[in-house]
Amino acid sequence: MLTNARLFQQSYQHPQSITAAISQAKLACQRNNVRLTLAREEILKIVWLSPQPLGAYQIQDELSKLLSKKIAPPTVYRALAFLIDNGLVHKLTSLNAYVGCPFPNSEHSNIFLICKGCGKVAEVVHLPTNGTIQDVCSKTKFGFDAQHIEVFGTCSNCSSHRA
Amino acid sequence: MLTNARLFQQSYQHPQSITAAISQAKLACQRNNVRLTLAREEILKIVWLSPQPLGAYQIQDELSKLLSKKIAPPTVYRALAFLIDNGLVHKLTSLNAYVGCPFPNSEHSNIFLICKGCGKVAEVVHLPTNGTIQDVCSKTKFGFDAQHIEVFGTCSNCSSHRA
DNA sequence: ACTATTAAGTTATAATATAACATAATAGTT
DNA sequence: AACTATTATGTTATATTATAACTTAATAGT
Repeated sequence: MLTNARLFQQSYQHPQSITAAISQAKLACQRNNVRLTLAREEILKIVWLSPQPLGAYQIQDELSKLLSKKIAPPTVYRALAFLIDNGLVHKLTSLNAYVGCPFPNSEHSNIFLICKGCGKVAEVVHLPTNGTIQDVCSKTKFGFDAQHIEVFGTCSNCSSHRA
Repeated sequence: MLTNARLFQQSYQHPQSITAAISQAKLACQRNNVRLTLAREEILKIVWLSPQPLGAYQIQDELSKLLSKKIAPPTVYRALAFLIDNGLVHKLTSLNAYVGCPFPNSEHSNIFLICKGCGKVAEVVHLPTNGTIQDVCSKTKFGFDAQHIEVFGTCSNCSSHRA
């Protein structure tokens, strides 16, 4: 089981995981023959630097500050679409918020653990769950394309601190 | 495995499943000591009568026609909140659309099969998937509250007709 | 009938996202 | 290096989804 769930214990994002994310992103873009432009790279950093998933307009604010100029929503949404298409960012649909993908290369379960306490979100790659979903699809003759799993609850850090 | 996936083969909602949904709703409301008012009941019917999930403003239009008067968004959103709270309707967060729950009483997997072809959505209750999600939670010491699983793909009806 | 509670009406506005068209940057070719 | 096709961004306006805040109405329990 592949996960970044220990970030629930961390008070900040390790800078190394951000630089790792950026370099992974660069590799992914090379492979896909697409460009990681300034706006795209900065938005990826912004998303990674945040302990919680960010909304598009929060990203807009951050980017605006960072580049000291007005940024309009389409700039943000276009960059997010690019990052999502290239597997570098996920949208959490129940929150309308965006989060960096820690495993941009691996097979995807797209399981997100969303803590109601601290608002942090961890991602999990879990083959057994992929398997049971496949079972559901074959039993219903449903041709699988993609899945998105959001799990709501309380992380260990929050349950120990607020017991 | 409990599912209404055969609705993918149907060209309309069987009236009996709608009346069944309404009577189940009435029972659920009695149990919870809450009222199934006119707006709530009509919206539940509207959602059930649609082969595809409906957006809040589509529901608004329908209800407005049905009652021959202007309906404002809060009326719709409040009724939807009520129906969701009482397990009678689900929101599909990736679509911002609402669908009737065929199993308002049973344990919930909240697995939704969303067909990209016809736009219909089936729900599935699948204990093995619940189990693997529980495994993920125990391995990550994440206190489970709820889950929401959206699966995207093509239903058997669409894949046979558009092969 | 009286009162407390719950629900609905009403108006305005917030939050999220996209359309459409103009301009600019980049990559590949000559 | 200039030319062209492609890709990306800027800009303005607007669509879509959802909620806040306050008023009025309906219902349930005394």
